[in-house]
Amino acid sequence: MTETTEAPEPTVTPAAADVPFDVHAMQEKWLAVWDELAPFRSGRPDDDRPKKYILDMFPYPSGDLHMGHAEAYALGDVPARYWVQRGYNVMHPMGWDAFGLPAENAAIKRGADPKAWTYENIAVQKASMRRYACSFDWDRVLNTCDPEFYKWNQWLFLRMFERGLAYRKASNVNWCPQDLTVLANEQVVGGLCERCDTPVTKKKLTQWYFKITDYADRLLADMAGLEGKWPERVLSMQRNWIGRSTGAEVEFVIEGRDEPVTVYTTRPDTLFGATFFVVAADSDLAAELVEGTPAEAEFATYLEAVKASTEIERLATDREKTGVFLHRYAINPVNGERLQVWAADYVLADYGTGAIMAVPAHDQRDLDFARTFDLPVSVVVATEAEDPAISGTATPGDGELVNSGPLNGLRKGEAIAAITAILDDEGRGRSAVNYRLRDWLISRQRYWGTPIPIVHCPEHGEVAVPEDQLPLLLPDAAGLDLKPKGTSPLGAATEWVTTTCPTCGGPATRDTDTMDTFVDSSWYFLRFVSPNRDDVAFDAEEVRRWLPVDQYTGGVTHAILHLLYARFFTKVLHDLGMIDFEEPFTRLMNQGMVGMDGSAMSKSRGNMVALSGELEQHGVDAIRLTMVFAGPPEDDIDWADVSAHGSARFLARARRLAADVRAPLGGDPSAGDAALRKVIHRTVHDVTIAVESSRFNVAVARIMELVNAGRKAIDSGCGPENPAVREAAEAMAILLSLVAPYTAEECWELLGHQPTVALAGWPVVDPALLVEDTVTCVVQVSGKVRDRLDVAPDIGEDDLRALALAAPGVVTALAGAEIRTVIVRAPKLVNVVLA
RNA sequence: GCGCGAGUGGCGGAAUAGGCAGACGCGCACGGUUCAGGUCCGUGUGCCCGAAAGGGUGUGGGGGUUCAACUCCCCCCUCGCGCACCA
Repeated sequence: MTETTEAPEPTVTPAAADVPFDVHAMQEKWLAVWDELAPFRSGRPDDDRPKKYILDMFPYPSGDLHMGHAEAYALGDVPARYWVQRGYNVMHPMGWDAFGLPAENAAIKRGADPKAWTYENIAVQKASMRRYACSFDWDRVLNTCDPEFYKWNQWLFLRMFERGLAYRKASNVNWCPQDLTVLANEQVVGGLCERCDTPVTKKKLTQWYFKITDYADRLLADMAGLEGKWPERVLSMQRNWIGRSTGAEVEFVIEGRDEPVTVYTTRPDTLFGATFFVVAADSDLAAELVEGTPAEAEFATYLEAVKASTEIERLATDREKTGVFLHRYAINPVNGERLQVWAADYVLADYGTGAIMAVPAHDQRDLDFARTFDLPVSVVVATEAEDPAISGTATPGDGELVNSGPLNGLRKGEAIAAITAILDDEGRGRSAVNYRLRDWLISRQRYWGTPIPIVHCPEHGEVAVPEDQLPLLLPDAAGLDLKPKGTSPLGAATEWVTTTCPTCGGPATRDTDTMDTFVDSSWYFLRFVSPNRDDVAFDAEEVRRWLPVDQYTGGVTHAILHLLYARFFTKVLHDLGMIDFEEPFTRLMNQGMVGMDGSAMSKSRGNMVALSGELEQHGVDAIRLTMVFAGPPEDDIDWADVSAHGSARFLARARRLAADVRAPLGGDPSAGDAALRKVIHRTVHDVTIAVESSRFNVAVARIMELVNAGRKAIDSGCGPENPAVREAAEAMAILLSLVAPYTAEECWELLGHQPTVALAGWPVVDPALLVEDTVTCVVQVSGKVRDRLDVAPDIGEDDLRALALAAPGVVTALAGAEIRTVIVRAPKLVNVVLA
């Protein structure tokens, strides 16, 4: 960092305040200075200041920055700049989440090269961020589409492949029949394809997965440590998504089948009430069981219909139950009853074991099914409610077990323990845990992503690409048809696909899928510590220095997927011995969204507010200030409700305050006006607390009060020559630098200082100035304020009681009434309670 | 249906620990200043009664705890978000 050697002239330059103000000229002036000083380069290895890793979620380069970015980066900048002022070694890096669909769509629509399109947008966004005065360390930048980055996606994939954490399997995946492509869960919105609104169906495909389910328990358990540091709703959403449930596995013998079939249930206590048995229609088991039965034809028709049914239809809650009797029977292990085996689509193939015991009396879905197909209902838990067979309402609650052999008389909890023990003894069941979380499907049949570093050999199957051949580069897009056809465009790059087996040297083909872009963002925060290393994914020593991230800021849209995946990767890397922590983000803040006139901004609604226009009209600082002051950072902002003009007006006031100071630079502030000094130190104290507790809007309000106090002091108080006025303006400039860096810098210069105010250092609070000489004591009579007293802060209870009872307002209000008791909370409150 | 979060002036929002509700700002009203620079300054602004003094009332609704509740407890209503046939 450049230390300025030129001695500053200790003169104020009021002349600057006399030329017409041009916000854009001012911005240009300081941009050049900051480029030279590079104030936000994070400390080098020998820097022993305490560290802070402040991270903003990186953007997708789909065009220039918009209002949402402006909010996110204004908010992210506040803690980053604050900790710099506090003397911390702050790392605040930026990069681009640069792989993904929009680049391909641009290519398909306009014939652009995805790579060129992406890098052009990155350049545009980078220039805008610079102008927006983001305090990023421009020496730490990464693009996920750089081979230098995605090489390590491939390397990490291979580590996971070795451990069995990356694997291929065939399963039913979301399929868009219009776009002919697989969709990730997050691309299915309300059962429709996110891009073309076509109803999504299922298709059986062989795809790559990461075994995140192995980490389900740890992902759940470690959330305890995030309590209070992450937003509650994010934790709740993740818990929901992981969806842990406890129960038991029970083995059912199927007549005519050698192996028993295991079911999972959370209610083993109701086992005696099982009256039929259901397998998922689209499961292998259903196909196997129906074979050779009279139901074959009916089942085939049904399965056809199930597969064609859309996600939308499946999601309908009031849907009629459907299914086919398979003409097979299961034996209830506890009472030997023969249960009809049905195939139905209300049982999911990929949850539990894909088969259930149906207890219609105590499960609504089973009851609906039983009533549709006229199957028996047997009550085994006694409740007050009407018989479910008659009422049509199942009774899932607690009660006393009946008709349940050894369980009779027990309550639900006792019965679950008892039956689980019995089954365990007999080897026909055991307690079990299940998760709603599924393994992470990472295959994409897309061009613009990280190629999966696997070779398919007819002899040796899936073979890892040797490490020394990484990165496995994407082939050139030229000549490839990127339009979705259901298979990856890479398949058409014949030369690229054709290769030899690393094991035997025989002819083989490359895997043509690319990775989900969430793989990139699952570990990018580690790459920032050493973005230019080409021999390791990240420098272990540097990771020890910087990680975990102290403050992570981003949209709540990533509450589940990105954050869960990043947590998963962190645990995998921990288990690989590459890092020594298990949670990547110590604190998380979800900023709100910026809308207009009551709804989200969107092109189709025609209510887009162009960031560039706002910046042109009001200047960068006014927009940043508006974003920060609008409300709590987590809340949405309606641009129609806030006033960038008002922000600009405040900034002009702030600047004018600095310009009006007439006390010389370097004077002794302790000689200044005492009342104003108290306001200054109280303000710095309050702003400190507000910033550290992320109440940035309140911090701004306090700064405004300081400006008001300074103004009053100049116009009608101690006057502009008073040293306290200078102290106020200097403190204001530093506090303001977190939110309005240009104006702060301008004020700092007007006050005779050298740039940059960003490194001026946080003002030191004098605790003596926080102590008030007098405190306003509120005197209530029966809870109503009747008078106020100015009292010493250390006044005694008895003295205060006497003063209060003598106060005119109190005497009037009492009017001779009888006093029951007097509550005294010295020095702030007295409450005289009447009888 | 289940889970999470939130309801405060015309508007955005304040209120460390249960102790003056409405900080700060927007808007609005009235008055002033100005060689208009992104004008600036002053006063007022929850609602109702009143010329004023003053009084009443007031943080979604209802109950409770307390000398005292925006704040804590119970019930209800409304809105937002998430999950949703997960056995």
